[in-house]
Amino acid sequence: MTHLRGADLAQRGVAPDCVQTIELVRDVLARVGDKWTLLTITVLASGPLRFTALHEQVAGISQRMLSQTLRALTRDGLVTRTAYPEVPPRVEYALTPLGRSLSEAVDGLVHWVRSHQGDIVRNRDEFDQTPAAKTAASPHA
Amino acid sequence: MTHLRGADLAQRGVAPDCVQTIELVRDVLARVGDKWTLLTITVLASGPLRFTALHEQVAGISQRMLSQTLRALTRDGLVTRTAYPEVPPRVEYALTPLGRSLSEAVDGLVHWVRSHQGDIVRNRDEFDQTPAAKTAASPHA
DNA sequence: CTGTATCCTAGTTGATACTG
DNA sequence: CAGTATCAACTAGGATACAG
Repeated sequence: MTHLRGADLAQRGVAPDCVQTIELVRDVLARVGDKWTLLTITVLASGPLRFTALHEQVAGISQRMLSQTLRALTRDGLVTRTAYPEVPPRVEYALTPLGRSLSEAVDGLVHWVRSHQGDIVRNRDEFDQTPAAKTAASPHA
Repeated sequence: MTHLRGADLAQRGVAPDCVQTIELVRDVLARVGDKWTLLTITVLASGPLRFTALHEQVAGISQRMLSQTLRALTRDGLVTRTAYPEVPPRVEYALTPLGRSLSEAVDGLVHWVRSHQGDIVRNRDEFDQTPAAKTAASPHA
């Protein structure tokens, strides 16, 4: 994430507490909205999985990104990582209660998107097929 | 967004309809989670504003990014752009009903973050202050 | 098996300057 | 005022090779 640090907001005179919250909100939102997190969480929602299984089920992810995504989720306490001291190694990832809770909160947004995806697609098409017309202006008097 | 196009999922044999939905969900999530959209929507939630006003109220955003963010939101039908044919030009941006609706859906997530931010911060601290211990392994038998 | 290290490219952002 | 154009960082992501 390239996201601005609190300093940017702070220097505008915003209260520190509020800054921290805004920052964290965006941080979480950004993580959920990033390229792989949502898919990973969704896949994990059906049950614990080991690294390789995740690598297969999260379509198209690279080892690098999977590892990175899982570490971020683990760090936030959304996912547990359990390594069994065997050889070859076995590591299982699972959603924590907090992770499941987030997953449910995200579901709200997912449902919103589902129920409004028609509108969005329509709006985009309309917008894209208006090359000349540009944005109309209607003087309100 | 660098996000993968449907092809990546499709080539794994996922149903086209589902792919499109997943893609759009992540697309919307990514937009909401990006560096500026959430702030912009939040600011617009209190009422219509013109370009310069937004530029001032969305702390730290550049003209380029503001313009870009607003166009994306307008394209999706989340924001209206009204240009008054005056000189100097005046352009007002406002949330559409769809935009407000999204804003409310996002609020759910925002509240989740607010009520769990303590946990998250705690988890991060704990994770970061465990340099040696690494992830513990508990053989279950 | 489960990662990490390295390299490389493509996309994203910010600063700056300029236009209608 | 409300943007767009251009350029220079910067970053994220994939591929590959390697390690524990």
